[in-house]
Amino acid sequence: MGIFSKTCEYALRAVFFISQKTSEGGRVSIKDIAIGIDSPEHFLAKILQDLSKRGLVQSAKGPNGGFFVDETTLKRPVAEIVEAVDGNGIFVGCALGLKECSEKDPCPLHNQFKTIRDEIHSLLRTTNIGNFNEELILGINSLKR
Amino acid sequence: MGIFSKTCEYALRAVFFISQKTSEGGRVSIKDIAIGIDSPEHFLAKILQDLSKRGLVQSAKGPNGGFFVDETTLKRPVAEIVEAVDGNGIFVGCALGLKECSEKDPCPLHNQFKTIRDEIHSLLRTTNIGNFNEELILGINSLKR
DNA sequence: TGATATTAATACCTTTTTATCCTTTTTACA
DNA sequence: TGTAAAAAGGATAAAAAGGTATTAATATCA
Repeated sequence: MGIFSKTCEYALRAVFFISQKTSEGGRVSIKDIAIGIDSPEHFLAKILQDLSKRGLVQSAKGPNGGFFVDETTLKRPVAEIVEAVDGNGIFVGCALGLKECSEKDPCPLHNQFKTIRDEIHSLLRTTNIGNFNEELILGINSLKR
Repeated sequence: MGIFSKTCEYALRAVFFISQKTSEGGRVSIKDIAIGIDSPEHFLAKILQDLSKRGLVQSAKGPNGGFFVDETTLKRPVAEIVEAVDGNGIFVGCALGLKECSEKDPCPLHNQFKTIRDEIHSLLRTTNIGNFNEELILGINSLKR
């Protein structure tokens, strides 16, 4: 496994895709998202259902429905998606899984990983969901394959 | 989940523990390791069995048997344990799970995560298994709780 | 030398988590 | 008001984590 769970990978790609397609209005269906990011459709449905409950994407049922992101959502940090799906285990906590690992009582890798965790966290806090729309539209960035 | 899988967390703690206890000679039993790092004993047995096959720890059966590390193993980089257990997904590959993500055809997070991956990799390549023996003996570092 | 106790290795089973698929409900519109 | 489009919800499958029991190896001692 990579840095994030598979679920989280799909979630991030899906949200970037939805953001790109709907930031100027409109909706996009699960089917189109699944095609656009090359993910299993029904699994993606479950993920989006959850993100929708948390307000990290918006949705509308029925014909002409679909997923979209509103103004506010565009500005939310990517870290919130990661946290919603994978929890905050990647930002805080011990690399060796110790409950009480800290400056005072550190595991052998504490200091080194503290730095790295902080970098990941600040990276994901300072980039927001709508950040990549332009690059995606221009084809500079990819979400598929 | 944190950076590593649970299996990998146990593996790292176990190897550090064995290293600390046996770098000057002697053996340590699964039971004592399990107690020393607070892990499920039989699950740990399976992990160590695998590491032993790969030569990342040494083992001896029978009375006075147990696990230990030899001179050569002490100098092997921690990255090898991570790679043996979790694979290299944390060092290479795409944060969003894309197969063909690269400089040429990058995902939105490619550049940012390339840096972070490289840091993790070089950190784990430059620290070796025996690196923490002193700190562990002195009680500066912890492997339990 | 043979019996025994000690220890890791192997095989198999249960539980939990993660990933995937199938069914139901909602809703716009003809 | 019937129908098709779409998301929401529920059931299932696969993988990871953890537990139980058995087997194999070996040092030691009678």
